[in-house]
Amino acid sequence: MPDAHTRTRAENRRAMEAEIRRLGRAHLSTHGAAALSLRAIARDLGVVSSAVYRYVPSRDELLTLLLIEGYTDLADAVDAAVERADPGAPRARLMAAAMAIRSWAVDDPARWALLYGSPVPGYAAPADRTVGPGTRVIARLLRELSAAPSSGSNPQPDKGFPAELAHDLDAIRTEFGSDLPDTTLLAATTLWAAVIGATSLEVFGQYGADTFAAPEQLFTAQIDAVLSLIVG
Amino acid sequence: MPDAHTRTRAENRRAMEAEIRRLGRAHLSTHGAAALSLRAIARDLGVVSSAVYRYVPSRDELLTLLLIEGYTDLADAVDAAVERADPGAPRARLMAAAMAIRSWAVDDPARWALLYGSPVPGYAAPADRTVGPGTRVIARLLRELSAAPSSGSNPQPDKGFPAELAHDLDAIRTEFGSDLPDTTLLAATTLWAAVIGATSLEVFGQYGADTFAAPEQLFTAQIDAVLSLIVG
DNA sequence: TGTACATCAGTGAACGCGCGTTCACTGATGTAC
DNA sequence: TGTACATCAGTGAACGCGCGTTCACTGATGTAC
Repeated sequence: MPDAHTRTRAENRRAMEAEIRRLGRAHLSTHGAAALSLRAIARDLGVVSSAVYRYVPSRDELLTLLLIEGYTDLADAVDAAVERADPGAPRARLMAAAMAIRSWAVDDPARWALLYGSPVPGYAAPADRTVGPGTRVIARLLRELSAAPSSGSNPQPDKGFPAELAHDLDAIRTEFGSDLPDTTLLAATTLWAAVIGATSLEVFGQYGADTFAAPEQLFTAQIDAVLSLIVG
Repeated sequence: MPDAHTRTRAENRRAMEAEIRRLGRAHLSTHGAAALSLRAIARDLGVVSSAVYRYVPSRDELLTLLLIEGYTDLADAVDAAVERADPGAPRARLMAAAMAIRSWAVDDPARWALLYGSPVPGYAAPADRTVGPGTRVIARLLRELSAAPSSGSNPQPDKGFPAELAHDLDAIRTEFGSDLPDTTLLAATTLWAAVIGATSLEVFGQYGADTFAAPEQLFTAQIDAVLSLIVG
């Protein structure tokens, strides 16, 4: 990396912005989102606190940047994992997606907390910029499910969901351009809930220090059980 | 409530301790755990900040108190709901437990966040005092499952879990004094993950403002799907 | 290629705010005789 | 029933720390002619 004297202004700006994001991620890990502080980042940057405002308009804006970056990185990881899996094996593809989610979270618990943990008090994510990146993973799951030829080797009898729920499921089909039947769509949201729950329980330390020696095996077995509801 | 002049010292102390906890819960709701502040509580109490130290030794200790109280309240709510359900209908009892968890979380999102959300940065719960209350709910689920005569109308073929996972499941059986077979025990942890995940997704606002008009119906249908893995 | 001007990065001081915790203290409540 | 002493609740000041954000400023980098 050339030092400041040999870099052009534009290069320097890009480098600074990247460094601020990197430090932001690091502070997330060590102190949590609520304690993310522009002053601390300035300190690590070796720069006076007001200088950071040349690059980032406010603390909340930095949080938004990190949030979007997190959703994007996670979705990229999931996409890559799914694309490595056998195109003809929908169940394996879904499992690959679930495992990619867990791995990403285990590798960076603080960012997982930012995405799927408790909301940051006093901060509201701007929906117009976060919803897109934030729904990429679930959209991918739904697409993989649509590609699955048979919907469930253990097909539930269609229970006739209550009207409001059926209506909500319609709304989802519209939002994601999906045509999955109610039962499968419901099972997809169940898979989603199980993945989020299993991951958060592990990553947020709810499994006591040494309850599970093999959390990845536990996760895989759990998701496998849920998948048996959906896909052959 | 008699005012300070007619209360004895012991009565006053009990009233103050209760009020501090009540205000602590209120601050959790409005500002989140990371921002829980003894000074703010003192202000609401109408008392100088140092006075709070007559009742609570430190901020972290108050957090611990609230954590234990939260686990206890949640477990009490679950116990009450289960006991209202038909003793002969294990599936209905498990569903009652799940719905009690969700209701409790929806009624008090901040306490749910304290229990099952992102860890509070810089705070580590003292295991010796929190593990007991913190495992009451899952212990209850396991007991209800043990009472179930049949283990699964959709019994999974016993997959022969990998050795480490089987070992972990053994450890759980020991910890909770349970004798459920591997497959059922695994399904119980899956149920647990799904309940935590579905509840957190709803309570932490991951379902966009108006994605689901009937979140309770969604939850019920999801849990019902998972229960079909376990109990007839 | 050189000069004049505009843009930009970073400084340092300041505003006003919040926090946890300690300490010596006053005055009221409770207890032992 | 009354007095002497111990306990306790609450005060107010202080220590040392952190934060976000604004502002006028200097000096270096880039651009137009």
